[in-house]
Amino acid sequence: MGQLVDLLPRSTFREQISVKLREAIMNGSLAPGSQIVESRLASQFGVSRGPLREAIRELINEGLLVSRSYTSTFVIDLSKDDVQEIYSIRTALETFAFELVWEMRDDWFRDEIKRRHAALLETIDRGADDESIAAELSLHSLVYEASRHKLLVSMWNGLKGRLQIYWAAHHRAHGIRGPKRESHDQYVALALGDDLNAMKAEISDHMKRGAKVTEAFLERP
Amino acid sequence: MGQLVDLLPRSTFREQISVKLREAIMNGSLAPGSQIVESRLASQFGVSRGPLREAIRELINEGLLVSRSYTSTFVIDLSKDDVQEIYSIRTALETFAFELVWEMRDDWFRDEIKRRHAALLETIDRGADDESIAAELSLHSLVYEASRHKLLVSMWNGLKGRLQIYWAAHHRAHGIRGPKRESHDQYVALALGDDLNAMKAEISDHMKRGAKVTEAFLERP
DNA sequence: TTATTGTCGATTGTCAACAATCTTCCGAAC
DNA sequence: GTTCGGAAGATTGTTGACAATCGACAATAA
Repeated sequence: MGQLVDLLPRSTFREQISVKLREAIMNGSLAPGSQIVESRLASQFGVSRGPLREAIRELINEGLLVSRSYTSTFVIDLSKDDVQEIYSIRTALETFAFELVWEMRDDWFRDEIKRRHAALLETIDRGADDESIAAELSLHSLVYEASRHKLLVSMWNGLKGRLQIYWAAHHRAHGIRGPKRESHDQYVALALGDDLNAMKAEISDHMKRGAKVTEAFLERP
Repeated sequence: MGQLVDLLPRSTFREQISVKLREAIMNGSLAPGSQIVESRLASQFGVSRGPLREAIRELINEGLLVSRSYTSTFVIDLSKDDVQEIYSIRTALETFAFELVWEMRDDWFRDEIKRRHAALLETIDRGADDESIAAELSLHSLVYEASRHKLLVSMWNGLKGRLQIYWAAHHRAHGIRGPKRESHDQYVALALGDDLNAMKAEISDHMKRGAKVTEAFLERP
Protein backbone atom coordinates (compact mmCIF):
# COMPACT_ATOMS: atom_id res chain seq x y z
CA MET A 1 0.00 0.00 0.00
CA GLY A 2 1.30 3.43 -0.93
CA GLN A 3 1.52 6.62 1.06
CA LEU A 4 -1.81 8.42 1.07
CA VAL A 5 -0.48 11.74 2.28
CA ASP A 6 2.94 13.14 3.00
CA LEU A 7 4.35 12.54 6.42
CA LEU A 8 3.96 15.69 8.45
CA PRO A 9 7.36 17.25 9.05
CA ARG A 10 6.94 17.27 12.79
CA SER A 11 10.35 18.09 14.15
CA THR A 12 11.71 19.66 17.28
CA PHE A 13 12.97 23.22 17.51
CA ARG A 14 16.46 21.91 18.00
CA GLU A 15 16.36 20.14 14.65
CA GLN A 16 14.86 23.07 12.79
CA ILE A 17 17.31 25.49 14.32
CA SER A 18 20.32 23.36 13.58
CA VAL A 19 19.47 23.20 9.88
CA LYS A 20 18.69 26.93 9.77
CA LEU A 21 21.93 27.72 11.53
CA ARG A 22 23.89 25.48 9.22
CA GLU A 23 22.30 27.23 6.25
CA ALA A 24 23.08 30.65 7.66
CA ILE A 25 26.72 29.71 8.13
CA MET A 26 26.98 28.10 4.71
CA ASN A 27 25.41 30.95 2.81
CA GLY A 28 27.45 33.49 4.68
CA SER A 29 24.76 35.27 6.68
CA LEU A 30 26.97 34.26 9.59
CA ALA A 31 30.49 34.97 8.40
CA PRO A 32 33.52 32.96 9.52
CA GLY A 33 34.94 34.42 12.69
CA SER A 34 31.75 36.20 13.67
CA GLN A 35 30.39 35.85 17.17
CA ILE A 36 27.30 33.89 18.09
CA VAL A 37 25.29 35.13 21.06
CA GLU A 38 22.75 32.67 22.41
CA SER A 39 20.25 35.17 23.70
CA ARG A 40 20.28 37.20 20.51
CA LEU A 41 19.91 34.18 18.23
CA ALA A 42 17.21 32.72 20.45
CA SER A 43 15.05 35.78 20.12
CA GLN A 44 15.73 35.94 16.38
CA PHE A 45 14.47 32.39 16.02
CA GLY A 46 11.67 33.07 18.47
CA VAL A 47 12.62 30.25 20.84
CA SER A 48 14.20 30.00 24.26
CA ARG A 49 17.88 29.37 24.83
CA GLY A 50 17.41 25.70 25.71
CA PRO A 51 16.86 24.18 22.28
CA LEU A 52 19.10 26.81 20.74
CA ARG A 53 22.01 25.72 22.92
CA GLU A 54 21.48 22.12 21.89
CA ALA A 55 21.55 23.11 18.23
CA ILE A 56 24.72 25.10 18.83
CA ARG A 57 26.34 22.11 20.52
CA GLU A 58 25.51 20.08 17.45
CA LEU A 59 27.32 22.52 15.19
CA ILE A 60 30.24 22.66 17.60
CA ASN A 61 30.57 18.90 17.35
CA GLU A 62 30.49 19.17 13.57
CA GLY A 63 33.32 21.64 13.76
CA LEU A 64 31.32 24.56 12.39
CA LEU A 65 31.41 26.58 15.61
CA VAL A 66 33.90 26.89 18.42
CA SER A 67 33.17 28.02 21.96
CA ARG A 68 34.97 29.01 25.11
CA SER A 69 33.25 28.25 28.39
CA TYR A 70 31.31 31.08 29.94
CA THR A 71 32.73 33.46 27.40
CA SER A 72 31.83 33.28 23.73
CA THR A 73 31.00 31.25 20.66
CA PHE A 74 32.27 31.88 17.14
CA VAL A 75 31.80 30.65 13.62
CA ILE A 76 35.01 28.83 12.69
CA ASP A 77 37.59 30.44 10.52
CA LEU A 78 39.61 27.72 8.82
CA SER A 79 43.37 28.03 8.83
CA LYS A 80 45.72 26.91 6.09
CA ASP A 81 46.51 23.77 8.07
CA ASP A 82 42.86 22.95 8.49
CA VAL A 83 42.28 23.15 4.77
CA GLN A 84 45.34 21.03 4.12
CA GLU A 85 44.00 18.40 6.52
CA ILE A 86 40.57 18.37 5.00
CA TYR A 87 41.92 17.80 1.52
CA SER A 88 44.33 15.10 2.60
CA ILE A 89 41.64 13.17 4.42
CA ARG A 90 39.32 13.64 1.48
CA THR A 91 41.87 11.98 -0.74
CA ALA A 92 42.00 8.96 1.55
CA LEU A 93 38.23 8.71 1.98
CA GLU A 94 37.29 9.28 -1.63
CA THR A 95 39.87 6.75 -2.80
CA PHE A 96 38.42 4.24 -0.36
CA ALA A 97 34.92 5.05 -1.61
CA PHE A 98 35.90 4.36 -5.20
CA GLU A 99 37.47 1.06 -4.19
CA LEU A 100 34.19 0.05 -2.59
CA VAL A 101 32.05 1.21 -5.47
CA TRP A 102 34.21 0.21 -8.43
CA GLU A 103 32.79 -3.25 -9.05
CA MET A 104 29.28 -2.18 -8.06
CA ARG A 105 28.90 0.62 -10.57
CA ASP A 106 25.63 0.20 -12.42
CA ASP A 107 23.44 2.12 -14.82
CA TRP A 108 22.06 4.25 -12.05
CA PHE A 109 25.56 5.27 -11.02
CA ARG A 110 26.57 6.12 -14.59
CA ASP A 111 23.41 8.08 -15.29
CA GLU A 112 23.59 9.90 -12.00
CA ILE A 113 27.18 10.99 -12.35
CA LYS A 114 26.43 12.39 -15.80
CA ARG A 115 23.37 14.11 -14.46
CA ARG A 116 25.23 15.75 -11.58
CA HIS A 117 28.08 16.77 -13.84
CA ALA A 118 25.62 18.37 -16.26
CA ALA A 119 23.99 20.17 -13.35
CA LEU A 120 27.37 21.49 -12.29
CA LEU A 121 28.13 22.74 -15.81
CA GLU A 122 24.75 24.40 -15.99
CA THR A 123 25.29 26.38 -12.79
CA ILE A 124 28.76 27.41 -13.97
CA ASP A 125 27.39 28.62 -17.30
CA ARG A 126 24.74 30.55 -15.46
CA GLY A 127 27.40 32.14 -13.29
CA ALA A 128 25.58 31.04 -10.14
CA ASP A 129 28.52 30.82 -7.80
CA ASP A 130 26.91 29.54 -4.62
CA GLU A 131 25.00 26.92 -6.56
CA SER A 132 28.19 25.81 -8.31
CA ILE A 133 29.75 25.06 -4.96
CA ALA A 134 26.80 22.98 -3.91
CA ALA A 135 26.73 21.26 -7.31
CA GLU A 136 30.41 20.37 -7.13
CA LEU A 137 29.98 18.90 -3.68
CA SER A 138 26.93 17.01 -4.87
CA LEU A 139 28.94 15.50 -7.72
CA HIS A 140 31.60 14.29 -5.30
CA SER A 141 28.93 13.02 -2.91
CA LEU A 142 27.77 10.47 -5.43
CA VAL A 143 30.53 7.97 -4.87
CA TYR A 144 29.99 8.13 -1.11
CA GLU A 145 26.27 7.57 -1.46
CA ALA A 146 26.81 4.74 -3.90
CA SER A 147 29.17 3.01 -1.48
CA ARG A 148 26.25 2.32 0.88
CA HIS A 149 28.72 2.80 3.70
CA LYS A 150 26.91 4.76 6.39
CA LEU A 151 29.99 5.67 8.39
CA LEU A 152 31.82 6.83 5.32
CA VAL A 153 28.88 8.98 4.29
CA SER A 154 28.65 10.60 7.69
CA MET A 155 32.35 11.39 7.73
CA TRP A 156 32.09 12.91 4.26
CA ASN A 157 29.13 15.01 5.34
CA GLY A 158 31.22 16.46 8.12
CA LEU A 159 33.99 17.43 5.76
CA LYS A 160 31.54 18.70 3.17
CA GLY A 161 30.01 21.16 5.60
CA ARG A 162 33.32 22.68 6.48
CA LEU A 163 34.45 22.88 2.86
CA GLN A 164 31.25 24.57 1.85
CA ILE A 165 31.54 27.20 4.55
CA TYR A 166 35.06 27.84 3.58
CA TRP A 167 34.48 28.15 -0.12
CA ALA A 168 31.31 30.17 0.12
CA ALA A 169 32.79 32.63 2.57
CA HIS A 170 35.94 33.21 0.61
CA HIS A 171 34.23 33.45 -2.71
CA ARG A 172 32.03 36.14 -1.29
CA ALA A 173 34.85 37.95 0.41
CA HIS A 174 37.23 37.95 -2.51
CA GLY A 175 34.94 37.84 -5.50
CA ILE A 176 36.59 34.64 -6.66
CA ARG A 177 34.71 32.56 -9.18
CA GLY A 178 33.50 29.02 -8.51
CA PRO A 179 34.84 25.85 -10.09
CA LYS A 180 36.16 26.04 -13.64
CA ARG A 181 34.07 24.53 -16.41
CA GLU A 182 36.53 21.80 -17.34
CA SER A 183 37.59 21.00 -13.76
CA HIS A 184 35.66 17.74 -13.52
CA ASP A 185 35.80 16.39 -17.08
CA GLN A 186 38.67 14.06 -16.29
CA TYR A 187 37.16 13.01 -12.95
CA VAL A 188 33.87 12.03 -14.53
CA ALA A 189 35.47 10.33 -17.56
CA LEU A 190 37.66 8.15 -15.36
CA ALA A 191 34.80 7.36 -12.98
CA LEU A 192 32.94 5.95 -15.98
CA GLY A 193 35.99 4.10 -17.31
CA ASP A 194 37.75 0.89 -16.36
CA ASP A 195 41.04 1.95 -14.84
CA LEU A 196 40.78 2.16 -11.06
CA ASN A 197 44.40 3.18 -10.62
CA ALA A 198 44.00 6.07 -13.02
CA MET A 199 40.92 7.09 -11.03
CA LYS A 200 42.92 7.03 -7.81
CA ALA A 201 45.65 9.14 -9.37
CA GLU A 202 43.05 11.63 -10.57
CA ILE A 203 41.54 11.90 -7.08
CA SER A 204 44.96 12.61 -5.66
CA ASP A 205 45.66 15.26 -8.31
CA HIS A 206 42.21 16.75 -8.00
CA MET A 207 42.63 17.21 -4.26
CA LYS A 208 46.10 18.66 -4.61
CA ARG A 209 44.76 21.20 -7.09
CA GLY A 210 41.84 21.96 -4.79
CA ALA A 211 44.07 22.43 -1.77
CA LYS A 212 46.31 24.75 -3.70
CA VAL A 213 43.51 26.95 -4.99
CA THR A 214 41.85 27.08 -1.61
CA GLU A 215 45.06 27.87 0.21
CA ALA A 216 45.70 30.71 -2.17
CA PHE A 217 42.70 32.53 -0.68
CA LEU A 218 44.46 32.63 2.65
CA GLU A 219 47.59 34.26 1.40
CA ARG A 220 45.86 37.42 0.29
CA PRO A 221 46.75 40.46 2.37
CA MET B 1 57.97 28.18 28.13
CA GLY B 2 56.40 25.03 29.47
CA GLN B 3 53.37 24.55 31.62
CA LEU B 4 54.14 25.54 35.20
CA VAL B 5 51.18 23.86 36.79
CA ASP B 6 48.33 21.76 35.54
CA LEU B 7 45.37 23.66 34.25
CA LEU B 8 42.72 23.58 36.90
CA PRO B 9 40.03 21.16 35.84
CA ARG B 10 37.28 23.73 36.13
CA SER B 11 34.72 22.28 33.80
CA THR B 12 31.02 22.49 33.28
CA PHE B 13 28.55 19.85 34.36
CA ARG B 14 27.96 18.99 30.74
CA GLU B 15 31.60 18.10 30.27
CA GLN B 16 31.89 16.11 33.46
CA ILE B 17 28.70 14.24 32.73
CA SER B 18 29.67 13.42 29.20
CA VAL B 19 32.92 11.81 30.31
CA LYS B 20 31.20 9.96 33.15
CA LEU B 21 28.51 8.74 30.79
CA ARG B 22 31.08 7.65 28.23
CA GLU B 23 32.90 5.75 30.97
CA ALA B 24 29.71 4.11 32.17
CA ILE B 25 28.92 2.94 28.66
CA MET B 26 32.45 1.74 28.01
CA ASN B 27 32.80 -0.20 31.22
CA GLY B 28 29.40 -1.73 30.80
CA SER B 29 27.53 -0.13 33.68
CA LEU B 30 25.20 0.95 30.92
CA ALA B 31 24.85 -2.08 28.70
CA PRO B 32 24.29 -1.90 24.94
CA GLY B 33 20.59 -1.68 24.19
CA SER B 34 19.65 -0.43 27.64
CA GLN B 35 17.40 2.56 28.00
CA ILE B 36 18.55 5.98 29.18
CA VAL B 37 16.02 8.07 31.08
CA GLU B 38 16.93 11.72 31.46
CA SER B 39 15.17 12.36 34.74
CA ARG B 40 16.60 9.25 36.36
CA LEU B 41 20.17 9.92 35.20
CA ALA B 42 19.90 13.56 36.17
CA SER B 43 19.05 12.73 39.75
CA GLN B 44 21.76 10.07 39.85
CA PHE B 45 24.32 12.66 38.80
CA GLY B 46 22.73 15.24 41.07
CA VAL B 47 22.13 17.80 38.32
CA SER B 48 19.15 19.08 36.42
CA ARG B 49 18.08 17.77 33.04
CA GLY B 50 19.52 20.72 31.10
CA PRO B 51 23.22 19.92 31.15
CA LEU B 52 22.42 16.23 31.14
CA ARG B 53 20.51 16.57 27.88
CA GLU B 54 23.45 18.38 26.34
CA ALA B 55 25.81 15.61 27.39
CA ILE B 56 23.43 13.05 25.95
CA ARG B 57 23.29 14.94 22.65
CA GLU B 58 27.07 14.80 22.56
CA LEU B 59 27.07 11.04 22.89
CA ILE B 60 24.32 10.77 20.31
CA ASN B 61 26.49 12.68 17.87
CA GLU B 62 29.37 10.36 18.64
CA GLY B 63 27.15 7.43 17.82
CA LEU B 64 27.15 5.99 21.33
CA LEU B 65 23.46 6.63 21.97
CA VAL B 66 20.41 6.72 19.76
CA SER B 67 17.17 8.54 20.48
CA ARG B 68 13.65 8.78 19.17
CA SER B 69 11.90 12.11 19.62
CA TYR B 70 9.61 12.40 22.62
CA THR B 71 9.95 8.71 23.23
CA SER B 72 13.21 7.19 24.40
CA THR B 73 16.98 7.00 24.13
CA PHE B 74 19.13 3.90 24.17
CA VAL B 75 22.72 2.82 24.37
CA ILE B 76 23.64 1.60 20.87
CA ASP B 77 23.82 -2.05 20.08
CA LEU B 78 26.15 -2.48 17.14
CA SER B 79 24.99 -4.70 14.32
CA LYS B 80 27.16 -6.93 12.18
CA ASP B 81 27.08 -4.31 9.42
CA ASP B 82 28.17 -1.59 11.80
CA VAL B 83 31.17 -3.61 12.91
CA GLN B 84 32.03 -4.37 9.32
CA GLU B 85 31.90 -0.67 8.50
CA ILE B 86 34.05 0.33 11.43
CA TYR B 87 36.77 -2.13 10.51
CA SER B 88 36.76 -1.22 6.84
CA ILE B 89 37.08 2.49 7.58
CA ARG B 90 39.76 1.74 10.12
CA THR B 91 41.76 0.01 7.43
CA ALA B 92 41.56 3.08 5.21
CA LEU B 93 42.37 5.55 7.98
CA GLU B 94 45.16 3.59 9.59
CA THR B 95 46.79 2.99 6.21
CA PHE B 96 46.61 6.70 5.54
CA ALA B 97 48.08 7.41 8.96
CA PHE B 98 51.05 5.14 8.30
CA GLU B 99 51.65 6.83 4.95
CA LEU B 100 51.79 10.18 6.73
CA VAL B 101 54.01 8.95 9.52
CA TRP B 102 56.32 6.61 7.64
CA GLU B 103 59.09 9.06 6.80
CA MET B 104 58.67 10.94 10.08
CA ARG B 105 59.22 7.99 12.40
CA ASP B 106 61.80 8.94 15.00
CA ASP B 107 63.21 7.57 18.23
CA TRP B 108 60.23 8.73 20.19
CA PHE B 109 57.90 6.81 17.88
CA ARG B 110 60.01 3.64 18.07
CA ASP B 111 60.32 3.79 21.86
CA GLU B 112 56.67 4.56 22.33
CA ILE B 113 55.38 1.75 20.16
CA LYS B 114 57.57 -0.71 22.08
CA ARG B 115 56.37 0.75 25.33
CA ARG B 116 52.70 0.46 24.43
CA HIS B 117 53.17 -3.03 23.08
CA ALA B 118 54.86 -4.06 26.32
CA ALA B 119 52.01 -2.52 28.27
CA LEU B 120 49.53 -4.53 26.23
CA LEU B 121 51.44 -7.75 26.85
CA GLU B 122 51.55 -6.99 30.54
CA THR B 123 47.79 -6.57 30.83
CA ILE B 124 47.25 -9.77 28.86
CA ASP B 125 49.59 -11.71 31.12
CA ARG B 126 47.77 -10.32 34.12
CA GLY B 127 44.46 -11.41 32.61
CA ALA B 128 43.06 -7.92 32.99
CA ASP B 129 40.55 -8.02 30.18
CA ASP B 130 39.17 -4.50 30.26
CA GLU B 131 42.64 -3.05 30.49
CA SER B 132 43.80 -5.15 27.57
CA ILE B 133 41.13 -3.60 25.39
CA ALA B 134 42.23 -0.12 26.35
CA ALA B 135 45.88 -1.07 25.87
CA GLU B 136 45.26 -2.46 22.40
CA LEU B 137 43.44 0.69 21.37
CA SER B 138 46.23 2.77 22.85
CA LEU B 139 48.78 0.88 20.77
CA HIS B 140 46.82 1.58 17.61
CA SER B 141 46.34 5.20 18.63
CA LEU B 142 50.05 5.86 18.39
CA VAL B 143 50.23 6.15 14.64
CA TYR B 144 47.31 8.57 14.63
CA GLU B 145 48.88 10.74 17.30
CA ALA B 146 52.23 10.66 15.54
CA SER B 147 50.63 11.83 12.30
CA ARG B 148 49.91 15.24 13.87
CA HIS B 149 46.74 15.25 11.79
CA LYS B 150 44.02 16.69 14.01
CA LEU B 151 41.13 15.64 11.82
CA LEU B 152 42.44 12.13 11.49
CA VAL B 153 42.86 11.88 15.25
CA SER B 154 39.33 13.06 15.91
CA MET B 155 37.89 10.58 13.43
CA TRP B 156 39.88 7.78 15.05
CA ASN B 157 38.65 8.79 18.47
CA GLY B 158 35.08 8.44 17.27
CA LEU B 159 35.70 4.95 15.99
CA LYS B 160 37.70 4.00 19.05
CA GLY B 161 34.83 4.81 21.37
CA ARG B 162 32.43 2.61 19.51
CA LEU B 163 34.88 -0.25 19.26
CA GLN B 164 35.60 -0.11 22.95
CA ILE B 165 31.95 -0.24 23.89
CA TYR B 166 31.44 -3.12 21.61
CA TRP B 167 34.35 -5.18 22.78
CA ALA B 168 33.89 -4.49 26.46
CA ALA B 169 30.21 -5.30 26.39
CA HIS B 170 30.59 -8.53 24.51
CA HIS B 171 33.55 -9.72 26.47
CA ARG B 172 31.55 -9.28 29.60
CA ALA B 173 28.44 -10.87 28.18
CA HIS B 174 30.13 -13.90 26.67
CA GLY B 175 33.15 -14.36 28.85
CA ILE B 176 35.42 -14.02 25.84
CA ARG B 177 39.05 -13.23 26.47
CA GLY B 178 40.78 -10.07 25.27
CA PRO B 179 43.41 -9.86 22.54
CA LYS B 180 45.77 -12.81 22.11
CA ARG B 181 49.33 -12.41 23.26
CA GLU B 182 50.92 -12.70 19.83
CA SER B 183 48.25 -10.70 18.01
CA HIS B 184 50.37 -7.57 17.59
CA ASP B 185 53.88 -8.95 17.17
CA GLN B 186 53.78 -8.68 13.42
CA TYR B 187 52.12 -5.26 13.51
CA VAL B 188 54.79 -3.81 15.77
CA ALA B 189 57.67 -5.47 13.93
CA LEU B 190 56.55 -4.08 10.58
CA ALA B 191 55.86 -0.63 12.05
CA LEU B 192 59.50 -0.57 13.13
CA GLY B 193 60.75 -1.90 9.79
CA ASP B 194 61.30 -0.43 6.36
CA ASP B 195 58.63 -1.97 4.15
CA LEU B 196 55.60 0.29 3.95
CA ASN B 197 53.74 -2.03 1.61
CA ALA B 198 54.16 -4.94 4.01
CA MET B 199 52.83 -2.68 6.76
CA LYS B 200 49.78 -1.82 4.67
CA ALA B 201 49.13 -5.49 3.99
CA GLU B 202 49.42 -6.24 7.70
CA ILE B 203 46.89 -3.53 8.53
CA SER B 204 44.48 -4.96 6.05
CA ASP B 205 44.94 -8.48 7.45
CA HIS B 206 44.80 -7.29 11.02
CA MET B 207 41.47 -5.59 10.42
CA LYS B 208 40.03 -8.55 8.58
CA ARG B 209 40.95 -10.79 11.50
CA GLY B 210 39.48 -8.29 13.94
CA ALA B 211 36.25 -7.98 12.01
CA LYS B 212 35.92 -11.74 11.90
CA VAL B 213 36.47 -12.26 15.61
CA THR B 214 34.16 -9.43 16.51
CA GLU B 215 31.44 -10.58 14.16
CA ALA B 216 31.60 -14.02 15.68
CA PHE B 217 30.21 -12.58 18.92
CA LEU B 218 27.06 -11.64 17.07
CA GLU B 219 26.33 -15.07 15.74
CA ARG B 220 25.95 -16.66 19.14
CA PRO B 221 22.42 -17.73 19.94
C1' DT C 1 -14.75 -10.98 18.59
C1' DT C 2 -12.64 -7.20 16.59
C1' DA C 3 -11.82 -2.62 15.27
C1' DT C 4 -11.90 2.07 16.97
C1' DT C 5 -11.47 5.57 20.16
C1' DG C 6 -10.32 7.65 24.54
C1' DT C 7 -7.35 7.99 28.47
C1' DC C 8 -3.26 7.72 31.20
C1' DG C 9 1.52 7.29 32.46
C1' DA C 10 6.13 7.83 30.88
C1' DT C 11 9.40 10.42 28.51
C1' DT C 12 11.32 13.99 25.96
C1' DG C 13 10.90 18.96 24.52
C1' DT C 14 10.60 23.95 25.90
C1' DC C 15 10.64 27.95 28.73
C1' DA C 16 12.00 31.86 31.72
C1' DA C 17 14.41 33.04 35.81
C1' DC C 18 18.67 32.80 38.20
C1' DA C 19 23.78 31.65 38.98
C1' DA C 20 28.59 31.40 37.71
C1' DT C 21 32.23 32.90 35.08
C1' DC C 22 35.02 35.80 32.20
C1' DT C 23 36.50 40.39 30.34
C1' DT C 24 36.94 45.11 30.54
C1' DC C 25 37.74 49.18 32.59
C1' DC C 26 38.41 52.38 36.17
C1' DG C 27 40.51 54.03 40.23
C1' DA C 28 43.70 53.79 43.98
C1' DA C 29 48.21 52.76 45.81
C1' DC C 30 52.97 52.77 45.07
C1' DG D 1 53.53 55.65 34.95
C1' DT D 2 52.62 51.09 36.51
C1' DT D 3 50.44 47.65 38.98
C1' DC D 4 46.95 45.81 41.62
C1' DG D 5 42.13 45.12 42.88
C1' DG D 6 37.60 45.19 42.37
C1' DA D 7 33.11 46.63 40.42
C1' DA D 8 30.11 46.34 36.12
C1' DG D 9 28.53 44.33 32.07
C1' DA D 10 28.23 40.60 28.88
C1' DT D 11 27.84 35.87 28.07
C1' DT D 12 27.35 31.17 29.00
C1' DG D 13 25.87 27.58 32.49
C1' DT D 14 22.06 25.66 35.46
C1' DT D 15 17.67 25.00 37.37
C1' DG D 16 12.76 23.62 38.19
C1' DA D 17 8.32 23.97 36.33
C1' DC D 18 5.38 23.23 32.49
C1' DA D 19 4.05 21.52 27.64
C1' DA D 20 3.92 18.24 23.86
C1' DT D 21 4.24 13.77 22.25
C1' DC D 22 4.23 8.86 22.25
C1' DG D 23 2.84 3.99 23.36
C1' DA D 24 0.01 1.02 25.78
C1' DC D 25 -4.10 -0.25 27.62
C1' DA D 26 -8.85 0.07 28.70
C1' DA D 27 -13.50 1.27 27.25
C1' DT D 28 -16.72 1.13 23.70
C1' DA D 29 -19.32 0.03 19.66
C1' DA D 30 -20.09 -2.79 15.58
